[in-house]
Amino acid sequence: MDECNVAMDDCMAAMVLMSLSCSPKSPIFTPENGFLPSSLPHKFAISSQSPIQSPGPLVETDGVPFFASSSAPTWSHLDMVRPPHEDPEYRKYIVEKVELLQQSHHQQHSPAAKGDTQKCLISNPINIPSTSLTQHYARPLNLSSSKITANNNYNNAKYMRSIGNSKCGTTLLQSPTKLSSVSPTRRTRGETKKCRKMYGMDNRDSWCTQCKWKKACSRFVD
DNA sequence: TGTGCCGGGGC
DNA sequence: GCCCCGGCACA
Ligand SMILES: [Zn+2]
Repeated sequence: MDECNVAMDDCMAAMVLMSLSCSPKSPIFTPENGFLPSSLPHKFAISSQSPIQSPGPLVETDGVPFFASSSAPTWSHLDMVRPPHEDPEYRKYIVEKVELLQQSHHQQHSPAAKGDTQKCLISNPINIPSTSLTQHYARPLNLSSSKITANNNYNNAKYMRSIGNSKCGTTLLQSPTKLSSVSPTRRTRGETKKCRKMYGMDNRDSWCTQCKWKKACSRFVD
């Protein structure tokens, strides 16, 4: 039953992550409360809220694109930044949340509660948004309770994808009903327009570096 | 069918 | 590291 508990813990962690993997639209990510790094100029927030309608080269004031700071040979590394989720505060918050959940989980050790959890797990196939999964495989969270390391996730990526849809790192909860066919290792398409759509193929220069490289957009984060 | 991006490869 | 692109999944 220890294995089961471990799996459950992983699931709990995943569920917490899921619940926390809210988009920047979520209140906790408003620029006002400072979740966005203060180094992020207002331009960023503004541009993401009121998308630049006019195509054409992205004109930056004083010739500095988006992330104003000292000079750099290329802005690529700045484009790599994934602001909100990288925040140490955010990570701390997640860890605390998970620990809290685990405590409460261990407290309710009554069979009834357990049954409920199981029922929930089975009847409600854990639908971890692939975004959160991939985001966290890209960012090692190192939760004390989670045995899923970033490396494991990365190495399992191909295997997981080949299998298709084994959620929560365990296949214990196989259900006759078909699980979501969304690949767990690939992020789902967000609804936010990315540079490509925003500026068009014509203005590829205006895209963020990541988009230019066909990587996950760093300017319009989901 | 267009978009987003992973994975892989060249430099 | 930077840069490009094949090819896949998804909307
Ligand atoms: Zn972009």
